Amino acid sequence: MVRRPVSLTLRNSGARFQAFFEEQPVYDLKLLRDNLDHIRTTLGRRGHDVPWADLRKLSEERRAATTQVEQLRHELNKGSEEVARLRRAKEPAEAAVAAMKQLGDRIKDADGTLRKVEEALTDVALRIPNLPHASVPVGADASENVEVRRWGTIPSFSAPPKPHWEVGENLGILDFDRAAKIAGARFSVMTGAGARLERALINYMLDRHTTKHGYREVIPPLMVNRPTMTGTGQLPKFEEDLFRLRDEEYFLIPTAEVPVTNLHREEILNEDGLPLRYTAYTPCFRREAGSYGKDTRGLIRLHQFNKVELVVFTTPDRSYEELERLTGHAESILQGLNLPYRVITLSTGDMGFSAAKTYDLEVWLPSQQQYREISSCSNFESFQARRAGIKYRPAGGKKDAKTDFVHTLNGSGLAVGRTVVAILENFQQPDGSVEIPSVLRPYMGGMERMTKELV
RNA sequence: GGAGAGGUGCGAGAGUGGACGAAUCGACAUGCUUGGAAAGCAUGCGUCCCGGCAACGGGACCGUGGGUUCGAAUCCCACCCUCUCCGCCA
Repeated sequence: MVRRPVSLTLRNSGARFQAFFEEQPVYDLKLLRDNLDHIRTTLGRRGHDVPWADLRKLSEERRAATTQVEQLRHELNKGSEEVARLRRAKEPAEAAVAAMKQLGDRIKDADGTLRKVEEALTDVALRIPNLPHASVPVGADASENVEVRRWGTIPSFSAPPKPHWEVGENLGILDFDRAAKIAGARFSVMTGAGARLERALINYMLDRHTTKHGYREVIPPLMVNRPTMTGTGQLPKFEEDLFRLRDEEYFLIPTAEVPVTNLHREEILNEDGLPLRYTAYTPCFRREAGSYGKDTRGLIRLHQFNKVELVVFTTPDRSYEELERLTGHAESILQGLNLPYRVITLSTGDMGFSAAKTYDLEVWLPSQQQYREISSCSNFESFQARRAGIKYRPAGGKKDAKTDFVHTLNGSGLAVGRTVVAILENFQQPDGSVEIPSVLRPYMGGMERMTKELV
């Protein structure tokens, strides 16, 4: 496909917000204030822990304090001009200077108040989840998710299928004991054909997304700063889910969504260049605090896992079309591998903090006799764009050329470790070997099946 | 890590205390001109906040934060980033 170069514009934001950004990102406080009731109603249960009364109070305080500071400054500006005029006219200016000096102190006070209010307001605002799209089923939790479609044939086995960790350990390609020794629980070691399978999957996914689906490949930093984590919504509310370095203010990324979406933080994109589609393979790091006892064995829930991510920046009018498309791109990987799966729409109660609408792809796991998440594809609408200051300038010739926030989307395409799980389980043979999906064989030196490896 | 230079609008680049939100050139947009284009001419062209239906009015922003001053892009301090050289390193 022909890719037009995208010229970028660094955003020169207002000083107050630029200053804030060192600690906290830009947030659209005006939008919030004007739509407080609407937001509260639409959020419903999703907004149960938002301090709405404080929010309203702080919004009004901010308005009042802003007006006051600006009036005082206006006086000061006029007064200073007067001083300059008097000096030029060689007239005495002492009185005016003294008055302005006093004014300056008042401004300092008023500005301090305003700053405190804005800081408090922003902190609350950043903890408000995104509004669900109208098409999202209202529900309390995962039990009210709605299945959209199924694909593939569920395999049948003559004997009960083994869980992937047994299959993998028997083959000698997964080693959880040594992983625990060198790191701890919720880590894995893959060896031999297992490691190669992981690498083959990464390459297969990246190749498909870059050559067939039009994504641009990115290798981003795996450690990022606080504004970046705030831009995509991980901070300030979910700091306990992240690994943080001790000596520097860096966090390990929980998904490539974070660095890739923030590629364009504080930028104004040209509409001509949209949609922008990126794909990135990265390891992902998650503390999994609060998931004790869940999926304690195997590759399902680890502190470190590999994922190929898809990220899209688009205009608001096209974002839902893009969500379908992106979900289809993730599905095409499962289809290529011939893994049975289903697509579900998450209900309002099961959706993540930043999402407006989410489709989960769930792959069939024979040992569990159920579908398990392998990809999550979301439209964030302008939620991340507002936090991260990502806008676009309408294409030339349009009458109303005001900039607007882009919509951001992302999806796993796919979680690599869980894909290994699905392959080991769905394609396990009675003799303990595992058949390799044909599309992966070129990536594995022609290997057709994995058999027991002696180490 | 050490030494030096530097960070201004979409880009280049001027600006060392007051008439600077910022010259000039380029890019871009609209219009005129043209068979069409180029060139030329004219006009326009930053972002954010507050108020306003709007027209518009006001405020802020020259890497970030703080300070000096009646007044800061301009002076002082700290930090961040970029570049050059040295050290170290894959």
